[in-house]
Amino acid sequence: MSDETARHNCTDCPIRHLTDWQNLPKKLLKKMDRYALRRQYELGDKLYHQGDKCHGLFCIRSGFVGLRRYDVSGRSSLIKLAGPGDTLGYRALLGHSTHSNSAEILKASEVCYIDRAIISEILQNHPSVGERFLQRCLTDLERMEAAYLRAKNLTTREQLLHFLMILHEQFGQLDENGCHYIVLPIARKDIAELIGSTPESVSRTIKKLETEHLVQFEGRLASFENLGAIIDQIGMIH
Amino acid sequence: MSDETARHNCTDCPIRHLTDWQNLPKKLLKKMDRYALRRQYELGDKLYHQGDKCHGLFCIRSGFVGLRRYDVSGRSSLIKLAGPGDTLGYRALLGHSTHSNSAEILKASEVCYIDRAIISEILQNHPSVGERFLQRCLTDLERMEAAYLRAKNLTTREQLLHFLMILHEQFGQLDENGCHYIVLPIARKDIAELIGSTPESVSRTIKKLETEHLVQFEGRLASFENLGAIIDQIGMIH
DNA sequence: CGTCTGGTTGATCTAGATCAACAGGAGTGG
DNA sequence: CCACTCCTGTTGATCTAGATCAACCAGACG
Repeated sequence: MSDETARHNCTDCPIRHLTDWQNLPKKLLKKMDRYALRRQYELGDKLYHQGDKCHGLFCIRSGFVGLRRYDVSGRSSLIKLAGPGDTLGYRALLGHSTHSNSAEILKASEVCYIDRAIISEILQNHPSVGERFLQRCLTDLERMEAAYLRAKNLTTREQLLHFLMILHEQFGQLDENGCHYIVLPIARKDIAELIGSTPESVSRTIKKLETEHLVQFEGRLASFENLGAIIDQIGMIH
Repeated sequence: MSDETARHNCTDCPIRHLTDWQNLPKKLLKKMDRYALRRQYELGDKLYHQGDKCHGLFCIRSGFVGLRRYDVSGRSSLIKLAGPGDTLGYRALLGHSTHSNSAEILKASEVCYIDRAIISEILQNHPSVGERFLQRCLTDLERMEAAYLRAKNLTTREQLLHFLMILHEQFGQLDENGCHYIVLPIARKDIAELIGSTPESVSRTIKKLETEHLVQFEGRLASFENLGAIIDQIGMIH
């Protein structure tokens, strides 16, 4: 974790439109500006640990963070991948509980920290923010259920393709030849943990996808031209 | 579904202390009394279907209801088992969305229905009820994540034992010989769907547990004396 | 008495976990 | 610049939990 912690100007944040604060009135934004702290994190850093008390919220400006959860026997799973615009820690904050999972940096990231005191104040004076978090919680639950179903019903192959499609929707690019491509933001082993598999199986599945000319991989670059063929293979559920 | 629909008196409901309405002031309870409708449902009945618009909440007075979810290819999974005191449908209601899963009666049940209009009114005048549902949503999310982890990491055997322990905590009884017992509220195939397995595998696993003298089964009666031995086998995570 | 549903058993098959080895960078330090 | 280690990813060989398919049994119910 680098030492440079800087004030962050939320009002002019270029990705504010992606965040939970997009509709916050100017007045409150100004207030946040006085407290938000930005910091650069490197791969492997933790924003917080499972079991920690919650001191505030983290808002991801760039990079990727994984929510990882350990069970009693020490096995861990990536529960969720969070990217630019996502706010982390709201559950422990609103639920007055400790963090139920760890937030680990999967790719160098810029993250802003907002202390719980200021959040509480905002929540009091501006109930629509609370409403917003309620909606967040409802959709997170919805998504979690979907992920649960996928884990139970889909093959590794389908899970991997689904993961690629999710990335594609968010970050898909088109190159000059009309070929879709994605730069995978995380390592193979993290992909494996995310889709509930192992690095070995992911590797093999990737190979198979290549021999079938469905997707090409080159390190962290994944490319494909026939989007439809992929969609066909997975019952595209979100 | 039986035809007799009756008014329900929430104020004097014997299980109100288990519900989300336990702390509701008298005044609001009186109001609910005028609208709550009680009805008897039989095995296989549906309270609502996945995709339905949400017209109100359902409060389970007795019996068991399963939240079942179908994916695009028609496979279904039991997402959650709901029992006396549980309120169903709050997610679609608060999220202004359609029901994301079906509520199916797994065991003859008495269920009360409260129209969304009256709920909305209560939510407006009594923000603590909204807060209560937010907390419900947070714990549901928490539980769902735990279930996701279990689905990925535990064997069928461990899942089954875990399921028994959950039932034990809620409904466990002790007979005259100091033997714990539970009456399984649902059918084998529903257990299978709940723990992400098949009826055949559940059956075999049950058999194995019996030969190891860990748990005895007789139809829907499960009994065991050595609780500790069971706890030992599963890293008891909730 | 047939029919149906829920549960149990048996035989088989396969996806994917596990264990083990190895290859290519990327640093690091002499 | 080479030697060393560390780390990620790939491949190979093996093994097993559990799904699947099929038959069958017992009780319920018309």
